[in-house]
Amino acid sequence: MTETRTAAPGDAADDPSAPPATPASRTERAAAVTLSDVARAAGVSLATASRAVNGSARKVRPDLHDRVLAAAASLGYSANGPAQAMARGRTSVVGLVVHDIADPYFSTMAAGVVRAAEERGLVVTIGTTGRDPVKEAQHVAALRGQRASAVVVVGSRTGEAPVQARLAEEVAAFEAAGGRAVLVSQESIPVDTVVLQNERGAGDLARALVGLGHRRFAVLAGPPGLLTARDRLAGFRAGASAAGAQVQDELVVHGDFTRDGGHAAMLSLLDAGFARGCVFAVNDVMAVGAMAALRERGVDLPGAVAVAGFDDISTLRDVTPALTTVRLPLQGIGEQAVHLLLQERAASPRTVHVDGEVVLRASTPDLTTGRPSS
Amino acid sequence: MTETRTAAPGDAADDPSAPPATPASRTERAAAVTLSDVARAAGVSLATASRAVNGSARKVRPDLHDRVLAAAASLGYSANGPAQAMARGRTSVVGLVVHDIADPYFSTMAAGVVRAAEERGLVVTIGTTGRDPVKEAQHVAALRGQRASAVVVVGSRTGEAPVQARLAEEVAAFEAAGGRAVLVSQESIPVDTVVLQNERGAGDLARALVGLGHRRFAVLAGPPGLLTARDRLAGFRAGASAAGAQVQDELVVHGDFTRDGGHAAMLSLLDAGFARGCVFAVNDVMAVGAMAALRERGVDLPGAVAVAGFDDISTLRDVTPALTTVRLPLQGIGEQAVHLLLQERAASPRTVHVDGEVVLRASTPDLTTGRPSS
DNA sequence: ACGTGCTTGGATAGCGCTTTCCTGACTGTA
DNA sequence: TACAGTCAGGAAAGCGCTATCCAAGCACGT
Repeated sequence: MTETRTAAPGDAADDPSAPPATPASRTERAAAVTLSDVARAAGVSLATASRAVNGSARKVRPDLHDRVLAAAASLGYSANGPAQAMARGRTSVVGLVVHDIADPYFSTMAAGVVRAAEERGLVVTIGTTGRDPVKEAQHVAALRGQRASAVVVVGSRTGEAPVQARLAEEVAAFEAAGGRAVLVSQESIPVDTVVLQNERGAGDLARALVGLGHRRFAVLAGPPGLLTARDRLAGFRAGASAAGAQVQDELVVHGDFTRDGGHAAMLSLLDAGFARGCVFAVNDVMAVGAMAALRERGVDLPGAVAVAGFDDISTLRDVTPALTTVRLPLQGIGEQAVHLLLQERAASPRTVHVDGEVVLRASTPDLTTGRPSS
Repeated sequence: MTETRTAAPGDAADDPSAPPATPASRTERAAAVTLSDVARAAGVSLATASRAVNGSARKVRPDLHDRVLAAAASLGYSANGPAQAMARGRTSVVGLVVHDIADPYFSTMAAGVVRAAEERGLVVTIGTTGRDPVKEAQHVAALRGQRASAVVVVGSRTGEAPVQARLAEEVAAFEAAGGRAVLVSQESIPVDTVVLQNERGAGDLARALVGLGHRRFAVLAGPPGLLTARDRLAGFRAGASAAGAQVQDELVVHGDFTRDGGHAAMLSLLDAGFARGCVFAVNDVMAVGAMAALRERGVDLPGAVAVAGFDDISTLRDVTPALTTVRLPLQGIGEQAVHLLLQERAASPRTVHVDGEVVLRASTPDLTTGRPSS
């Protein structure tokens, strides 16, 4: 990256009819227009101006109402958010806490949250944990300080009791302060939750794969501590054995929940002598990493080794062979979370269950017919 | 999605007459502890408490300092953000405005912004426009109301003058109110900017492709209004002709800046009789859509038709054949934007130029040797 | 003619914090 | 001992807004 300065073009993109907020020069700071200014200009009291500019239960006579709005417009008034928040005792901020916003799993959910929130005039802030579960609690605490009206935590579910307890505490404090909290995929804390049916989805997938004639399964299982990964592994195991197949322990290898994690895990599986069968990676990005590893090693894909993932990340739908996976309505999950947020808190925590849907594609051929599935 | 309620122990959820029978915990709102509470508990004045809890130029005697901190901790004090913002006249919020947070181009940049911001204790809010350039200005206006300390707009660059002017106005108003603004890829507004060298990158790509022996080029050019797309097209054209090749007008087809847009554009190109040559899609997601279309039509890829993209989206690095593209350091761009934000406003706007780097992969074979490149 | 209700504008008390400004206690020096 | 010169704590003035309370105006009904 090279740094340069461009001279400010004598650019006067000014529209005289628009808010005359243009400053005298680049260095001066304009004193912001306050509601008092508007009230004075409109010749009404501060109270009336407030009632006119922002809604209120109280009515304002139409002519005054118009006068205030006109004054506000001509002065370029824009309400001071923090002041309103303070007077009202709450903001219109919803905090979103995720591991990594660059990860499509989270960014797709975030898109759902943002969409639903913007529709309702809410602002969403985003906090990332970099997969450090301790930071989740910290973010919730910070959001409490910000007097956010709501928070959605897309969960780590580490299973580490103290960490979990800390989060539970912060969430409780957040709600005690009058905020609403929703967790995604985090069943162990008594608060409104969107539960992803990871176990069931993985089970369905296993059964479907057995149905296609696959019998020998390996699993790229993600980090041992991550409950999401654990559930998917457990579900897959259960589904497989219910259908009469088994997942041998030595064919379960752990690795990061990332593309590179899947790549490395697949490599170690190959090094251990795995050469034929079906590999279930507990999420799509790992599956893609695994496919890359297979390709590098010249393994026939999907002939010798079939691959399946989980999530159905949309940017990954065009890999070849097309990836069999379990579709999760990620954007819808984000929207669901906001809907939950919007509802009054119930006496006991609500839970919304979200099912995954098995999508069979070419990466897992139908061995009963010999042709690729779907 | 199925909605269910988890039964609370001794559930009375469906008894309409039941008063809020839940014990203290879930229904009551705890009065937040304020700094006054802390001051009283520590036996100091409000002023001293403030100075101790949050930094200040003024010093506080060590023993008092500790006493205040201890009191704050034991009461579970957490500063009221809006109140601080109001007293200080400024929040620590940086607003990020993008088209679509689910798009990896934007989410990767967002990750950079968030990372850099969190490092410095800043909160980032995200606003999306859904590719409607008018909403950019609206978001900036809203952020001014929120008294955000900074805003970064990852630009549409529609080239529509009135829309542009409106954004310029809002940005000026934002800065006049004391905020800092940075635009990404938006050269026409006099404000600090991170400029992506789209034209140059596309030119370099074209030259490299000609170097590989490609001569017949088609371009999937994105929406006609989008300057980013236009620049890439123009750069590619210029680069090609500088290297002695041409891009014929009838082989330039426009389409959405998305996977499906690329897919549709490629299809129409094929329908128009294009069957051999090299296709440049102005971004990676379009390129992937194009590859899907080629595959569907049974075109030999990359034998008959080679494909190149732009951006080097990381989740797309594992498509087959591997996609030739121009790498943009997206996360770094986000970080750059924050660095720019952190600096004092200069007398004239700063510009940081970011270069793309051509990455040749298997989707554009080396025709001079017959082997795939890279 | 006189309440009685209703409506609607205005004055004003905070919301929780930062930040002057003031004051008393201390230092060091003559 | 006296006196400027520091230093740190405390009182209090807002920051811009909302919301509560009051009062004035009006339309009725008796």
